[in-house]
Amino acid sequence: MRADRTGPPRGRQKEADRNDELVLRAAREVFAEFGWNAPVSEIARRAGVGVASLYRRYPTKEDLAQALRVESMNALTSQARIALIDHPSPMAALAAFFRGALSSPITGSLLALMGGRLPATEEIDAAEEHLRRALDDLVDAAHGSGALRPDVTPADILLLLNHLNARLPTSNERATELHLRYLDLVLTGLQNPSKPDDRPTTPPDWAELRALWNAP
Amino acid sequence: MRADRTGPPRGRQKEADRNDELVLRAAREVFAEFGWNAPVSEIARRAGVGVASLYRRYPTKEDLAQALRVESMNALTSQARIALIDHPSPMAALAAFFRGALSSPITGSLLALMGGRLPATEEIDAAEEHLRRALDDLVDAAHGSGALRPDVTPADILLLLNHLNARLPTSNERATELHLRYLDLVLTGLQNPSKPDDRPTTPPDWAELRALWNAP
Amino acid sequence: MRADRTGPPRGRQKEADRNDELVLRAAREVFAEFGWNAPVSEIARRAGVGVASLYRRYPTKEDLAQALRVESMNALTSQARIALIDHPSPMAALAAFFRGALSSPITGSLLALMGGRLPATEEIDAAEEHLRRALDDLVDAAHGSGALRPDVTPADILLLLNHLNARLPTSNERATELHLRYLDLVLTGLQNPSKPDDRPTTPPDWAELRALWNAP
Amino acid sequence: MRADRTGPPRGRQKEADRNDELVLRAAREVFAEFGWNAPVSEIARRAGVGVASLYRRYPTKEDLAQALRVESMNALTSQARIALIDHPSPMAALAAFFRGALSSPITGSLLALMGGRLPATEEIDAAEEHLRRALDDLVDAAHGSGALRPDVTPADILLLLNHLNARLPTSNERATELHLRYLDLVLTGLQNPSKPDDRPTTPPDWAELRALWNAP
DNA sequence: GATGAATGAGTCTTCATTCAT
DNA sequence: AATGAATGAAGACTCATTCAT
Repeated sequence: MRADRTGPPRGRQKEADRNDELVLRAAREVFAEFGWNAPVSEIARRAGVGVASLYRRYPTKEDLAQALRVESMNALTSQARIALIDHPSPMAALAAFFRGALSSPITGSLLALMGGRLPATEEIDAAEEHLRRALDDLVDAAHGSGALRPDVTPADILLLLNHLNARLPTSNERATELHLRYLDLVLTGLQNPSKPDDRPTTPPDWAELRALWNAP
Repeated sequence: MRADRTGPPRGRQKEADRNDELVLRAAREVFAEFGWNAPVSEIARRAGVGVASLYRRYPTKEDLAQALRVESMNALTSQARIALIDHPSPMAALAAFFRGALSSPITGSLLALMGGRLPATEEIDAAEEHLRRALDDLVDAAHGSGALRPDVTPADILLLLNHLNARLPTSNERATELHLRYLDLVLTGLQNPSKPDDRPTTPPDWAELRALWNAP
Repeated sequence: MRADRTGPPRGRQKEADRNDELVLRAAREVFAEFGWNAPVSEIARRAGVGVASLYRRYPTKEDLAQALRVESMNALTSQARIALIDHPSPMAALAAFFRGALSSPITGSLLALMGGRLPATEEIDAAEEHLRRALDDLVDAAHGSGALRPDVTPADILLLLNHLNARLPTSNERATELHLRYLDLVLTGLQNPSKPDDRPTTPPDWAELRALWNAP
Repeated sequence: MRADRTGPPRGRQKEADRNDELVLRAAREVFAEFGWNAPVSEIARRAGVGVASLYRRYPTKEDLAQALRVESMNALTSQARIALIDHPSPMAALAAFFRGALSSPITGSLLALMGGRLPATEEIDAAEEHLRRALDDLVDAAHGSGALRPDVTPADILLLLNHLNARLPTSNERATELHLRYLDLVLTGLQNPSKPDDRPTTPPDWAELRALWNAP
């Protein structure tokens, strides 16, 4: 039974926190490289811990991946909120949100984990709810300003992010640069003059997105 | 020792071709479902042949994957050539090329195989050379018509295709619809009015693309 | 597609059958030594096959154990039937059944597998049904002859067999001798003069036995 | 350096004794459930202590198991002595000894530990010596009274106990009831009329029993 | 003296590849 | 030429034991 503490964790606890940090960072790296088939032993190796330490914290490989997913979703939520606050123009906020998401190693690895078809846990559901609200606000504001195409939905934003963030075989600075290059193409449009036309299909809504990303 | 033939394949040869066809189709399916870790035995099962027959034709799993890659690249090449012939406007040809590539199951699975980081073989090099030329022609024509942003390179086209084609957790008709939706977004531009600005990074060239997609 | 054959299996098939035999024998040995924690690799080693060959035939360790269980139960069934046929006196048949069961390496290992608490499969259910009927017949006959204590049930027979067969740390010829020694004690009675008295508890029936030996 | 004490343990020492008690009880439970593969961490958890505390007291898992063995043997010894004192008839004493041994959770778990094939330590040897003498006395008395079959040895008693105590997949009150049921069958004899006949094998002696239960 | 996080060896299972028929 | 059984290497996960606090 540990006495409550008011100060920051110290000693053993501090080391455990540090290790957790290292494990998550390593997991991101290795999942980014190997996809879902990332060997757990490799993650442990890069984190500088034994496999068993990793398994004590995350009882299964899936638990580890879900933790990354939650962390990514929470980071996206924060970035969406911050972008809306920092930028007077909602469209600029949207652009900043994309740029931030593609540049951050935390949010950037979201895609790799989708491939695993992990089931939605309670924690995931909660994180998703928050993310959903933040993107709703962001997109609503952009629509309100009249700068965003009327048919774009908040779910579009996540799928576009997914696509822009498509895993390149290598993930280094150049990969991020390229991601940003295509973000720019998307934002600006490939053609010089653009005119709105019929969308080829109905936009996805949150329900479809959930069904798409979560195993039954 | 097989005698040269002038007519179409018949009898055993015809059956062998048919089997090869089945194997490639099955391989595409299974790679799409399982990614690089697709079990070879599952491919053989779906093709309705024994594993050993598959291994006779493709000595390693990598050889099989490379065959798919070559097939995909050749299909892309054809589609680029045909698009250029079919459409008077080069920009329309480019759009048609994208649409075709995203809609075809053969070219659509190109991405999944990139994750394996396969080395460039001679056959790959040859196929790539042809694809490169076709895309050069396509992009040159588009530039010539003044409809394409001046800084877009042929390599951009492939990378954009890669991104647009990013694997969604499920691959069904709806996935293709979504892919086309974002193609449209890319082609039209997310914002209504667009003005050219500085690109955030220099465009990739063929050499970089090769280095990116091929293992050393 | 293999053509139907009327003769005995030959060649590859014969070898596969032989291997299956070897695997089951080895599994019996190793389960007897290590209990449920018998390493699968050790079973494969003793059978002289690779682990994967074993796993091809029995997809999980549990499947292998269940196969042993079924084999044991079927052997017991045969032994009960044969004993009843071979011996004019039902009580002699019962004694012969016990002796045979304790002496045979196949039926002798039934106990070790119970410790694993394996679930009842359809195959197990069927085998159990047959065994149950055979023991019902055996015990009914013994009761009919008046030689068996009236309160003894067929389920008692299996539980007594279980106890008589209790795993000794070593399993060799001497172990079997000892098992038979205590069988004799059980059959004859520990005391010279015996008089029936109240049973300390109600006898088990088949339902209880099933609940006892099968996981829910 | 602990000072000698004459009074009962108090304070810290009392608490340590209490913890030791809890650990042994938990160990019994967990060994009964999991057999030799009982996780040490689970034992510690049920005892409400940290693993390291357990390891301070018992340096290896084997040491812990041996402690249980010694405790069981000592309990058996006491029960044999007490039975002989409490019952005027030696045969009644023997029956009472069996009943007590099968009913007590301490002696009842002896068997589970045999499966581990633990080596004989000095402590084990000493405990065994005492147990042996007690059983010799018990059996000698029974033989003296003429009520026990002449060929029954003290080693038989332990082996019979082992068999009667064979682990059923579940260990609850009903399991004990069944154990006692078969004890009764053994004591009374399965057949109504009994006549002595030739034993099928020579009886075991202490040396054989030791060789059987102890690893080399 | 007590705690629980950390570790590496060991176990079950899968899969690319080979070989005898 | 085609088949499918056999194999060993590799990956997820567990657990006895140690160590720093």
